[in-house]
Amino acid sequence: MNELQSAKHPVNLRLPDGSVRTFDGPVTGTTLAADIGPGLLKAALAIKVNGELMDLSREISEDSDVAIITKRDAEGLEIIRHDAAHIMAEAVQELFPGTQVTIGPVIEDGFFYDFARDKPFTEDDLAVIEKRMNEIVERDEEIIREVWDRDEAIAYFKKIGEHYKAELIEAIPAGEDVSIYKQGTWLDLCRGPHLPSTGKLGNAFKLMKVAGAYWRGDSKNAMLTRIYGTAWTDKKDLKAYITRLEEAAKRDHRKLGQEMDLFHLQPEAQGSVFWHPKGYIIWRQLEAYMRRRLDAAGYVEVKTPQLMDVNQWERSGHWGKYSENMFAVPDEVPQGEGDGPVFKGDGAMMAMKPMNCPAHILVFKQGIKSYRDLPIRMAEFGCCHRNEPHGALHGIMRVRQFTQDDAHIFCREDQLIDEIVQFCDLLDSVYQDLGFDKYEIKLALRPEKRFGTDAEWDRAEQILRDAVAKAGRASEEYGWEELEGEGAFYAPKLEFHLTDAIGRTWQVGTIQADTVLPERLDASYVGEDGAKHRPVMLHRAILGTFERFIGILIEHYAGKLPLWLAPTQAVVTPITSEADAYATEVAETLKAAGLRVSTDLRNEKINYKIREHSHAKVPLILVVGAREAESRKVSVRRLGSNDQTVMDLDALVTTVTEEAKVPTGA
RNA sequence: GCUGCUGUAGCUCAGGGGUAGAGCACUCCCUUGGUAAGGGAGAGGCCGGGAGUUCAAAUCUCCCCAGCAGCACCA
Repeated sequence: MNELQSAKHPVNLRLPDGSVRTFDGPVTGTTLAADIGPGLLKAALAIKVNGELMDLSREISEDSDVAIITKRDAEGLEIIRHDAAHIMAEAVQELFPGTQVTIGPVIEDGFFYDFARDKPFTEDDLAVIEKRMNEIVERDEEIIREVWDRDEAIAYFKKIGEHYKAELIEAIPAGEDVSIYKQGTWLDLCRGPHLPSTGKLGNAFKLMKVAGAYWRGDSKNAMLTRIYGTAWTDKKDLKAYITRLEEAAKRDHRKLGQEMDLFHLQPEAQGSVFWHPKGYIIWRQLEAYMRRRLDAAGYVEVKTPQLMDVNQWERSGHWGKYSENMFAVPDEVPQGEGDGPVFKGDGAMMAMKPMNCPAHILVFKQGIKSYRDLPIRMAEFGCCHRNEPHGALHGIMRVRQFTQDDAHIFCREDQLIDEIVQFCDLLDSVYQDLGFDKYEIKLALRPEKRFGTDAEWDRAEQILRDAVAKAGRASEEYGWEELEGEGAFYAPKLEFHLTDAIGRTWQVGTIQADTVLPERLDASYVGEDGAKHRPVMLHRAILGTFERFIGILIEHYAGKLPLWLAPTQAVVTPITSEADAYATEVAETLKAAGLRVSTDLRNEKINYKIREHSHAKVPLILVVGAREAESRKVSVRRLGSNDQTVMDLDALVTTVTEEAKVPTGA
């Protein structure tokens, strides 16, 4: 096939255990695997040569470090998923002629393939495609790699009507060869590597859902039809994955929010939350907690207007860069009976704030600030409105009205690093208090649409880098990484991503170093030299928004909130109505100690009541009967536990009050 | 905003051109029961909204609206 084959010198291959096998000449991975043993030959999926993954059929003609990849290796699983995507594409093209293939990558837990077809696929098609995939696995088609000339490949794919593929190959530099993989009569452009044959895929795969997706991820392009699948090395893993999805669904804040009577949403206020009394207790607890932490960290709190004249937003730059996401109303007074409300007029326009920053600068600008006043850490639990695309709305996690734990730190440039480090420490401590012990930090760099000069961005980005390093968090442990083009239009930002109880990540906290807005809105302070200087402004949030953060808390704890956040901390319920009076007394005693307690005196069996309050995720169920009433004790049953302990009422008050204490970051 | 799916009782869902169904929840009655569903009776619906086809529409068609899953968006 090529000159490698004719090379006739011995080839030494070193295996991961350090042993070396010598061959007379070039050798394929298959031969090597067979040489080691028939078991490995059967299990072999691919080979790693000097760190590079290759097909088993590729010849190795030089001395190399090699490792046979099986399904036990992470790379093996990736190859399996990649082949699952190819086999799905083959099945689709057999079943639905005229469908064009585009791209089909491996993703977390599975794969997808995007197809171009006049009529999008529906969920009903999945079973049929899956069946055909199984047949292709049965056929055990050999997967063969070929190297084609780029231009020939383009011509070929154009000829068979695969215009998207042709476009993909056109992106490959002229003169380069491309690799093509054939299985049966089907073929695809692909970098590889792939399994030796389709039979190696096994049957631990499942097609999950169909969805639309834009060609090349751009909403200006055609919408393709995407099929998502999952694939594993064996049925057991597949089942575990399905179980994991089911467990995640059980934590869904929308479901728990309804079951626990925390909030609701309805079309008349699309994207805005109706907080019910129980849900709002969580909010109030969280807000009170944050307020204490901010007070202790030297912040001052303000409250600024919901509506401001559009000209103010023009000055800040929001109107130019962000107006499509802003709600605006004409500032016009109705002229007489039946004339209001006015929707259209030539008068001034007012806009709902989508952010708090401009108003905070206006507060800062009142009076003359001295360098001695800095830093000023100005906090607001600011309620903002953003007109989000309808398709983006999601429960209480992505809404159109939300309240941020927002603050802006006005400081001198020489104070920046210290302020950022202090912020990192505060944020770390808040996350700990709220039950999250792992989070990642990313640096979002300048976006295309932005204000300010490159020099300003260089400086701002470097300050964030330096600060995170100084805070000791620019490490792998914190998933440190820099993201191109992800920054805000006025500043680069550090993003803090929480990891929840089941390993999902949520971007919540942020801090942004901004020199642009103070400039645009002309904020200044008097320096030591008596001259005017620009302050730098740090935009920062720890929770992000209350709506989203409470959603995350619900999912993280699966509704079983820690005692200090739980809407109802305890329910007291008697075994029979004989103990009603004592149950009421217990409840009153706990309430007097500052706890959120209710009684359940209904004429129901104790089993029934336990079940109901367990479902409602009440942390403590306090059962009292004649025995407890007699001895002034309480039978305590904790959520999630099947047994109970009997305690003296006095001891219970002490224990529970202690346990319900709001954390202080200590 | 785009693609697909869904919308029936407070909740979870069945039904499918000819008088609207179940379980749970709710109300009342019986039951006083020691740690995750005791029994009975009752009440509850413009079948998301609008238009069309039809003797007849919850059911078929079209248009809206909302929800869900992705995509795009998340300054």
